[in-house]
Amino acid sequence: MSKNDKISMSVIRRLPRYYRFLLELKNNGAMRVSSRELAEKMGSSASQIRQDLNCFGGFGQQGYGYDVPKLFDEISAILGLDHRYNAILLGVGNLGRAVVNHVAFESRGFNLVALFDKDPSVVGVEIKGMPVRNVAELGDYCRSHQVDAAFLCLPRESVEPLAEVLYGCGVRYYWNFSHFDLTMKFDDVIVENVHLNDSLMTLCYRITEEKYPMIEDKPSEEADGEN
Amino acid sequence: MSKNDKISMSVIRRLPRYYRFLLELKNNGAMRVSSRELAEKMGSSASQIRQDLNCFGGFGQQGYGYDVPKLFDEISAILGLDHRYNAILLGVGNLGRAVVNHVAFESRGFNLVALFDKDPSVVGVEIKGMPVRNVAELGDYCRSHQVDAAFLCLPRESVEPLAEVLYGCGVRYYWNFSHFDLTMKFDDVIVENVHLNDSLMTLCYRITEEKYPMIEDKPSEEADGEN
DNA sequence: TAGATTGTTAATCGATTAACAATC
DNA sequence: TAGATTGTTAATCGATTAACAATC
Repeated sequence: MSKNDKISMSVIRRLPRYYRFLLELKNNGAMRVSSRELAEKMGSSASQIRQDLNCFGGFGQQGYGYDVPKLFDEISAILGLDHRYNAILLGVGNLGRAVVNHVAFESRGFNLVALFDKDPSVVGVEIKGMPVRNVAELGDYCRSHQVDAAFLCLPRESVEPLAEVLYGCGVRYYWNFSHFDLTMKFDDVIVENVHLNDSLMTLCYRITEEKYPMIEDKPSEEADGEN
Repeated sequence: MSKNDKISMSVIRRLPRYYRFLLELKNNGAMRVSSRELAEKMGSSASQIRQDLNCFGGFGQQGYGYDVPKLFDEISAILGLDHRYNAILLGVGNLGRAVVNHVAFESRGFNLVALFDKDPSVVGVEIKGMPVRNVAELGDYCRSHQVDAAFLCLPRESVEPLAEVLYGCGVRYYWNFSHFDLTMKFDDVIVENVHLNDSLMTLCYRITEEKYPMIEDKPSEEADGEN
């Protein structure tokens, strides 16, 4: 793969994992790592690691491997974690609060600059030093501040009208926890979805598949093998 | 693909999406849908939908398409949503609370039967009608109740010792929100991971890639002086 | 230097798309 | 019946793995 080709989603989704394992190695004081060692740790293959990294550049050294702190910095830069995109969060219910308190925005490229909710009983409350604003002020806020991204922690039915406001104000990047499909409605947005229910259903499928396998036991064909 | 082959993860991860769109169609009173129509709605391809469904059986009818309520029921059955696997949740911090309150377990194949935390100030508190139990009782609880799955809403460093207790009690299915890699430690478990930080980093990468593209504009092949 | 390990090309494997005969 | 749409096979596309020359 040439360095100019578009990076595939498969590779992109592996980058945060490289980031995590390299951070751990770095914190443990490791100075070098080979693709073989890293693959072993991560449960992937050396070949894949070298292919992935070489999408972005030749970060290693023949006969030596990769310099851990250097590679960590490279991955951080590739991910763009040195940026501080301004983000607002909509919906400070249980999920929104968990996101505010649980996610490490600052080290993941984002500044969380404002919170919004429609529930009057929560408007004005401070969370992590930020007042919850009335969602009625959303448009005003976005027009008077630089807002790059929106984190949507809303019930599905609330998303569409608010997304229209956001889109109208030029917000193009979304972290979406609802099942409303923003890409179907707006064709020039970047949306990262987190679908907890889908994830849980996948677990249910995999459990069921293991506990109650649907083998239709095709008995022939198999018998005439040898060893 | 024969009905006996192992279903690929790509297909499995699309099943919850089929479930959602079919539920919506059903709720809107639609009786039939063709693969072409469904593909349009979902932003996928008719061919893929037919391929996916035919991993599990021939649910359609030539010249007609698919019966919506019937196909919905089939997908539900394939996902195993009619099961009621007993699940316990560990860690009722912000994230744990969000999961308890936000996720529709009952319609996704699970019964949430107990909550655990180590923080004495939260032990005893009721959440959704369930008392938070002391994590010290975890082993006792698991040995005296049928526990199929554990939802791990814990900080990374708390996972390993508790996972050992759970595994020792025969718990093999995990919904894991931490970055501790359970599959590296236990080789016969089924783990579904939700990595919020990874998801956010992926968004950061995609924003950065769009705003600051790294086109190296290779103007002439090897006009390259060495360095 | 000799051994190690990368960067990169080639081979394989798997997933998606296209095509079309079967059939409702 | 004729038109529509599936189920399924074949063709294409993309991703992973293997191999090895380059080189530290």
